[in-house]
Amino acid sequence: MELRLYNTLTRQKELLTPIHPGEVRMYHCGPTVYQRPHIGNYRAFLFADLLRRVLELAGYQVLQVMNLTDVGHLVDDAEEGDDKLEAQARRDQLDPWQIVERVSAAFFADMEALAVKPAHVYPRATDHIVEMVAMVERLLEQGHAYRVGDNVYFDVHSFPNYGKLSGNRIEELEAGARLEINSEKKHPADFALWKSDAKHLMKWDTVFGPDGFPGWHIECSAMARKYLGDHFDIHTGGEDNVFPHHECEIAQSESVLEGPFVNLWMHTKFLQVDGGKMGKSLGNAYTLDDLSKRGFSPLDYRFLMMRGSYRNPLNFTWQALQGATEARRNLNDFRSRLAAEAGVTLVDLDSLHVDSAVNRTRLAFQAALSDDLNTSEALAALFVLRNSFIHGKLAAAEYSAALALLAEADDVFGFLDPVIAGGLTDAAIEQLLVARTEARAAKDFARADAIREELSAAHITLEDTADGLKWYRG
RNA sequence: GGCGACGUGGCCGAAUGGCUCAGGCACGUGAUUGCAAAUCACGUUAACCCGGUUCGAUUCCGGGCGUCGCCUCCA
Repeated sequence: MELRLYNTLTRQKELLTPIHPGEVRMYHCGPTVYQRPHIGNYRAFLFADLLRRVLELAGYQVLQVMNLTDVGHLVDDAEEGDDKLEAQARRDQLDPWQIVERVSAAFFADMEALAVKPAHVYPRATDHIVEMVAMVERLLEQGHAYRVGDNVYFDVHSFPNYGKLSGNRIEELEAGARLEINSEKKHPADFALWKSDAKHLMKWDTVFGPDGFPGWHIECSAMARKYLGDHFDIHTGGEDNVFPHHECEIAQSESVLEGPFVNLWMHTKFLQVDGGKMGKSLGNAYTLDDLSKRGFSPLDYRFLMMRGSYRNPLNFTWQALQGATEARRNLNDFRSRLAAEAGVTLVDLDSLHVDSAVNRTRLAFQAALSDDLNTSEALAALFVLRNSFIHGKLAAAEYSAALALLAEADDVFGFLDPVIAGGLTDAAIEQLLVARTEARAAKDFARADAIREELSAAHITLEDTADGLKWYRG
């Protein structure tokens, strides 16, 4: 299974050829842990999870790193020295470190609820000050950076390729509407590697002075290098990261390394809400709790995210989420109905007859994912299989294989409900069904419904079909 | 001012220079029913606007309008 992935750097789909055969190493820009991430943030993290799962499906061994930014990024102008973490700390009258712990815990709980496979490392910026300082020192030695007092800046003119990721040109950045006035920088486009401010709460005593903290971009360069090596395969983030964050990472890292840094850059488009932007001030920066208040599970949201392309904006509406919920339920039911009839045969999907319906679905599924993670089309393939089952066009002999394929698909999508083990025995169920039939015959519908509720609570679904009563687990 | 993206039926959305625009949801009619739920059958609805290229454009090019991202931390 070969993968073709869209590279922001080259603006085209490229065949993935890992640096180390059989192994893919990747880095994802994670959350800034000053506030619980909203569903828009999770779009990017769900993408990272999807990518990892597809890579694993394709047989690669994956090393996945997602950072937690737990040190302040400046909110206003550099002079204010105010960062999001510290501002939040002031609002909550908490220590910034406490905020970090609280939000990180919420983040990991959300990720688990979303069925995200944990990355192999979640490094925190504040645990890697030493690595960052070393990198900044090296840039100074190389002449890529310069000091002004206790601050250190990267000299963008020292890196000829500055702008290659975003398409920005240094001259245009300078001519931009948002001029930096009164800066100590040599050039407005130069960016901070290390800053100092005695008023900062999170600060470190280093060779650059007693009150320093890292610049906005150096943390990812330093941590990626530590855990993934100098040159690795994939780096992802939201579209907002392209510039300046990833552009600056490239400048720093390729300067220090004097060689390549990342082969493939991938970026997710933003989630929109009701056709417009999402924002706290707009009141539509929903969290998973907001969804659950309306009766939706995190997996419903996960499913919704898989229905569109990560490279296109996705419009979140409650109606769309409702639609995703119903669709997900139908796929769950499909699995249950197959399970009720398939028996327990184990199927090796690799040995299916090439022309079998399940094998054709599998090929379509994999081909879609291989083409820059076309989840929409991959999902459609599963529904086509479901349709042929419903229309009686899927041979009973293929039920076990179909079930196995659904399991494989769910290894990638991860949105099906966990399979319930145990519960009522068949005999107990049959007994309840007899009681329900009697109640119905006696027009005691309240009792009949009560029995159905009881079965439903035990994850048994009933169908009064023309052929009689059917039931299945799920 | 500069860089980039998007605009498909009631909703969410793929693919695509012509062959039915996938799939899902919703909706309508019917079957089965307890004028319930679930299930099943059948069915309806499109491409922001204006030019251009082309035998032919939703798909390519240009312009307009709208939306989104970046140039300030941000998925």
